[in-house]
Amino acid sequence: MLQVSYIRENREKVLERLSVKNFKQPELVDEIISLDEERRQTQSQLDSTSAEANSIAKQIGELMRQGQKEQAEGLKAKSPALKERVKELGDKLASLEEKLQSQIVLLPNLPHTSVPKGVSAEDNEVAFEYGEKPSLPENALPHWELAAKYDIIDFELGNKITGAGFPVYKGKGAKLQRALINFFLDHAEEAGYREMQPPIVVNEASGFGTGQLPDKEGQMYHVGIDNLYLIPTAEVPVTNLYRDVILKEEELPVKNCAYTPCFRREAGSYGAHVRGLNRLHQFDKVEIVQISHPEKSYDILEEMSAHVQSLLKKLELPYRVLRLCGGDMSFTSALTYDMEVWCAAQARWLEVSSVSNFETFQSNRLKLRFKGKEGKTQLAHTLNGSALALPRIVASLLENNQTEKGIRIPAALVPYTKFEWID
RNA sequence: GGUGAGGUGCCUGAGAGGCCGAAAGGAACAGUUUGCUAAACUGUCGUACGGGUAACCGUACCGAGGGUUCGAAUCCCUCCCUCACCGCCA
Repeated sequence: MLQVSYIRENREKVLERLSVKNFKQPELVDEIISLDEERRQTQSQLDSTSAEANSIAKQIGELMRQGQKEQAEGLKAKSPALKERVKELGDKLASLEEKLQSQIVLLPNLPHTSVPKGVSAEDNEVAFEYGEKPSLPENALPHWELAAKYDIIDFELGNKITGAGFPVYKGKGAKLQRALINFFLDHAEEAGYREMQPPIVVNEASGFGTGQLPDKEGQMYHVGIDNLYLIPTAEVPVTNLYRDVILKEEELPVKNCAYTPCFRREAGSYGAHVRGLNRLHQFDKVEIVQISHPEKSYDILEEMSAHVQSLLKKLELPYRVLRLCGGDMSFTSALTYDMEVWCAAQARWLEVSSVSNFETFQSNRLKLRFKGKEGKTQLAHTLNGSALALPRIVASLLENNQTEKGIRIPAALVPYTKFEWID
């Protein structure tokens, strides 16, 4: 959520930035500005009317104490009109605030100046590419067939138990999952992140805090009976840990990480391109989250990006880094890097991480602030990234490392799997 | 699920219609003193919004929302949450 004061004072810039994000309702900006103007006027009127009412009440109290009953009664007569006016203005203010709020949450975050223009994934900028794409034998298989061949992931069983998009990992497949989670967590800890184990169902306020609600209601599984949501990413609980918190400046940056299952409804996406592990309703992910001083957040974004890349290098996976264009970026982000790994048998890039700086967009909703030495309280910046999401990593490991004698586990992972081959 | 108790500032905790944005203590921060540490002393010590270049002023907030009253942290109603005990249970 953008700050009204910022919009008010930077109208031109806001409009210009929104256009980079292909925002379709620029007229909202002016509506918000005029709504805010009316809101401020109304509040001024309300404040002075309340002040008058307060002062009369005080005088009455004073007169009563001195036993001057008649004078007190005289003053009381003034009260009803004021009271009515206070109520009127209060209602008006509340409705203006509500309207303002409902409009301002429709504005996406402003993209950073380095964000390329563009409307879709086609326009993303390849910032960096690393590693050799492996050349596979003629009879190479996509990962869903490899999974069946070695009996390590069972999509059919998942269908029976739950439905499509909920696979069952078996034997070395299950161990591989566990190994990757530990591998990612250990490296996050090494990079200074504190491991957390948050709840994986959250309340409405948390969904709002990180921006999933109200915009992306349909993306989450909703537990209606208790009005709770299954988390689509650990970002939600881990960032909301700091909702309504005022940190001390010297506590920054806050670095947390968490492994959680993630649940996404992914309504409307079916078909061949989402086969196998490519897109699931439940998957595992290790997330890294930072809360930063506004002046440091872009350095931190680079640091997080480097961390994610170091994991991919250790796993010996060819990858590329995309700088997302305005049109492809999420609603909440100011700058996002996507990391994609090469899946050799499918011959396509698959996103395994998304690292974003949200600047104050989330912290404004979360009321996540910090207080400097000078005593000034201001909004912190929040950032997060996947480090990493498992399914597509597994897909890529299976496809890229398939050989005559089985699937080779990269050396860095062997201490975690305790086996070198899936065969 | 049943019964009971309770939600006040960073924490503990007082306040029970006006003198309360809120005592007191602790924590924290700044300073004085001390050879260092500790102690002692002094001061600072909520947030948001509105107005003002600023000092500052106004308004709102004592779980949330309504109500009574000239006036509500305090009285009434509704809801939410927490804790304790019982039941069930990994």
